[in-house]
Amino acid sequence: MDEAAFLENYDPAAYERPSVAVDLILMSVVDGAPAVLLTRRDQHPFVGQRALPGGFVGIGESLDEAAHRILAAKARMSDAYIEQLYTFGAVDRDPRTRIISVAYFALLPADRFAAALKSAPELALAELTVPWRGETGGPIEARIGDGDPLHLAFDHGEMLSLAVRRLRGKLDYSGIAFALLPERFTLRALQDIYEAILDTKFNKPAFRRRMLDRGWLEATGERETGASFRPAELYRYRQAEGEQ
Amino acid sequence: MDEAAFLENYDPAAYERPSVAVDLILMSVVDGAPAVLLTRRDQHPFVGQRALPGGFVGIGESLDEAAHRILAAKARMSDAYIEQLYTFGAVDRDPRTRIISVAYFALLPADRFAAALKSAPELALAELTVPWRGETGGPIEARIGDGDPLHLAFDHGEMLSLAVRRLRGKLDYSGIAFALLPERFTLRALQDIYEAILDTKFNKPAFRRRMLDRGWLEATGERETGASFRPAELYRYRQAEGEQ
DNA sequence: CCAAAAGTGTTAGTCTTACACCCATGC
DNA sequence: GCATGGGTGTAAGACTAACACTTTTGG
Repeated sequence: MDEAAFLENYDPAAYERPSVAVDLILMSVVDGAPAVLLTRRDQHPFVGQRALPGGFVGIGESLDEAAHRILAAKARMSDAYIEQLYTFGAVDRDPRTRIISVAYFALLPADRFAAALKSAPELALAELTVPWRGETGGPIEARIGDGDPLHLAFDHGEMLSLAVRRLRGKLDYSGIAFALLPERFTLRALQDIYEAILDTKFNKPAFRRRMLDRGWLEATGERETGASFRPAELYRYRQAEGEQ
Repeated sequence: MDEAAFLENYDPAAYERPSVAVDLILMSVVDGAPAVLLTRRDQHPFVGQRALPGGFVGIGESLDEAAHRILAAKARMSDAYIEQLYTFGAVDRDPRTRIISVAYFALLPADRFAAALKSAPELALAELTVPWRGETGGPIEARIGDGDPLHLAFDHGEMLSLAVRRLRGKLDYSGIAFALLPERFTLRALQDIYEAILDTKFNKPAFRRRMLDRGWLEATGERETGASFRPAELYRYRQAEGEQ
């Protein structure tokens, strides 16, 4: 019996089906370091361990809709930059039953990150450190405050590592960095984002020119306030048309 | 009721679950053009239209295992470079029932592509053309022989476009191109792959040097045979350690 | 010896980086 | 006016591309 025929004659009720979930990697850059929001598990399995917020996909909603719903429910926020990351489908990734999980990552500016943390007390902020410099680094470490590196529930550590890798990879050619900044920002703030995520230092004039030459930035004419030195110009991200 | 509690108390049997499928984009470069293998649908919906080979994910197999099983069943081959692409989860993407599909792409050298085509007569080879040059191009066109552009079943056209974009994006920084070549190959063959996929021409000496400077290539000492001119050196891909 | 494609050396151009300096603001 | 970080000009360096040329094979 060939596969096409099999597919056609497939009776959905006749076979056991996996559950499908969505897990969110809520990321930001806080105080010069990449950070992620985690929940704590209060049930078996993995009781007490930290985990990514997540939930099941309803039969009547798309994956993207599920991700947005969970974002609203968990972090009390609508509209964030959100992007599908990868689908994790190992048979034993959840000890209870077969659950396939589609990981999404969401990027937030630090102020909205802080607001989410306030309105959702079950969430905790973990700082990320990337031990091995260079693109192809191994697993990253997440810690809350000055604590030890966390061991996340399920395969969530893997999800987190992949999210950081993807963020690093896309940072320089996509407009992804601007999702981590407020609507108006200084070039120094943009550079801080780059330096925090890639864990390198950039030359200021070179960075400045590289960014301006891309044509993605629009000067607002406004200036930063409250500094005891020369106030920096505020820029706005002008969405490039061919943005993926 | 909060989401964590919801997740814990979730009874898998209590809710309707979607089916999960895997679809394969089997790609190669044939006669200087990117190509893909397609099946023809012989049942509703989309009868007679071309579609990507695919199948359902069994309850006891991982997504990757399902992809390899389908690869073996459809294209009669084991071991190919295979990589998860994206998961498509629109509610109405399949008119019959809710099916979430995880798209994988597999890359094959032209000779094994031809072999698959012979041993699996239900497959057809479609050449791909990318109308809009430049990374962020729109939908790509697939055609069989000299025919009109095909309209693929379901959202398979979208999958195909995404696969081509990913292939283009990863070509130059990952070892992905070598999956499209036999184990030993000439630098000219490698350049042909690049030119076919990116739809550009490269300067021969510059390309040559750029590739050799990466350290991914290992000269075998052997030479091409059968040419009526100076035979080219055969190289082998030396897997970089930090390859993702 | 000729045609054809492999392979190499050198030069020119472009893009990125580094450094030095000037500018504007609060105290 | 001084400290501090924003912003600009110029020179040096690295990387990439283009061209001309040499080499090696079969006929």
